[in-house]
Amino acid sequence: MKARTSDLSCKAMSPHRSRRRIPDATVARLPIYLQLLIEQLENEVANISSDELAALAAVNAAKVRKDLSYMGSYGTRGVGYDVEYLVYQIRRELGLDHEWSVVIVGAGHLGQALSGYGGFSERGYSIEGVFDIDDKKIDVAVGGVRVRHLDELPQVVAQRSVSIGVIATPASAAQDAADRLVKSGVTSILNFAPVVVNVPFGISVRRVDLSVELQIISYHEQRRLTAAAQLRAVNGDGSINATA
Amino acid sequence: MKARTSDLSCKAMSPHRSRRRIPDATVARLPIYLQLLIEQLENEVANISSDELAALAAVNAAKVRKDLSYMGSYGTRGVGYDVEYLVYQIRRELGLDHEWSVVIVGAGHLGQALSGYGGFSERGYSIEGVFDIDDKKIDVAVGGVRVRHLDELPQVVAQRSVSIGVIATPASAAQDAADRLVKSGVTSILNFAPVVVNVPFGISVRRVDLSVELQIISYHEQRRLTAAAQLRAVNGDGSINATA
DNA sequence: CGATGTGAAGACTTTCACAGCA
DNA sequence: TGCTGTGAAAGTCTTCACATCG
Repeated sequence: MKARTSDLSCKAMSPHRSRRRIPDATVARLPIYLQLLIEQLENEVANISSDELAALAAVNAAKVRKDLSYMGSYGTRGVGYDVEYLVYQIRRELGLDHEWSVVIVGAGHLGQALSGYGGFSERGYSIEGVFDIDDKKIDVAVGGVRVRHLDELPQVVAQRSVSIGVIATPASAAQDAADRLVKSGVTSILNFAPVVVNVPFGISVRRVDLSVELQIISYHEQRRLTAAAQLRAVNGDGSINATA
Repeated sequence: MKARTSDLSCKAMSPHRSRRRIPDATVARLPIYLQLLIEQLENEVANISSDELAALAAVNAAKVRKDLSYMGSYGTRGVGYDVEYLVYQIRRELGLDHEWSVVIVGAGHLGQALSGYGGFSERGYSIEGVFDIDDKKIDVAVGGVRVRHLDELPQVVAQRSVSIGVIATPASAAQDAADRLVKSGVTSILNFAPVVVNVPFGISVRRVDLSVELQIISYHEQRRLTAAAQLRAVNGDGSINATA
């Protein structure tokens, strides 16, 4: 926010990535903008305003502009943003301008869903292996990938320079999966198991718990219901405001 | 924050839920505390301090205390929190003290993974149906639930008073799924499809995009790599600090 | 004129630090 | 004494509003 002196020189043709630290909240939105922009490209839309993009993403237009400005972005006043260039910039910022090798631990339903998930390969993630300890699951082809025994993990990680691992095991196996991933050399982990896994300093873990998401929803749903009930109880007037 | 006068009366036996609005950030953490606390109960741990819970959840202890205090919580100074009571309180706050009926639209890999996901039934979510439009998938039993045709959705939603719907379809089918859910009477939607779905005012949607999570990870991974590269380039000293 | 880029204000969240109670 | 509960400070994120520029 203060280091704004050498902007001009950077804009022209910066071979550097990540010129400044982008806020987490923005990083979490960039993939959404990216996806929407790619859809626009497919519809042959060449230019887009912050208002339009904001409407598509269901956010505030000022937020879009600020988010894009963190990348040292390149809109044209009075016109908007060049969709293709924006796509290029966001991809670069997110590191999607080269392929990422990914391994998945756990060949259950979730592991299968993930390995067959189109969104991954589309965005430059290449699934180099699906692993399990259950012999019944080994060698079965899952989403185009043969399931291997977990013992083969280190070998694959080293050979294909995998840096991202996905944990799709039951909770009970997650810590072991994490340990093995770390020992094999993976440095980032996406954890779908409903536990907190411990990793050494320097390894980053992101957790997505499907049931947590449902619980957040039911909290809001419950509030909605009690608000409605209160409205009925109090009486028909507007003294309590039942909004989303 | 100011309405703290009638606390005592409430604490004893409050039949009221949600005495005050809980910040979103806190709501997102309560399910995690809940899960950890349940694990503690299973290990026969009856009491826990904010420090201990914070360590388990990998967050700051003050945050834990503040989060719990929003529920008008009930710790004992010098001692800590009663685990069982905390579990009771969080469940109640999240609306997990009664069962929620849920329907899943989309019987692909993800729909199957979700319908078989143990975490749901454990936490009081009852999956009342899995729906698809693909005739090949209809009538197949998936995670203990028979897959039905999407046309049967309104009937099931009405009959089982379903208020939460999960979209596990491909992107192209998601808007239709959302429309049908809304028309059937569902008021909250958890959307796993990688699109923004439009819904009428008053319906709440929460989106979880698996590939967005990967993209956030690769952003951080990429920063890590370039930071390391810069370190090497500059030279071996500590002028640039490469942390996680 | 119309849309970007951005200071500044405001809202929300986290963290500190300590009073207060068991 | 030890740990909770919480004002207040610090930090982060969102939104406003408008100067600025194509």
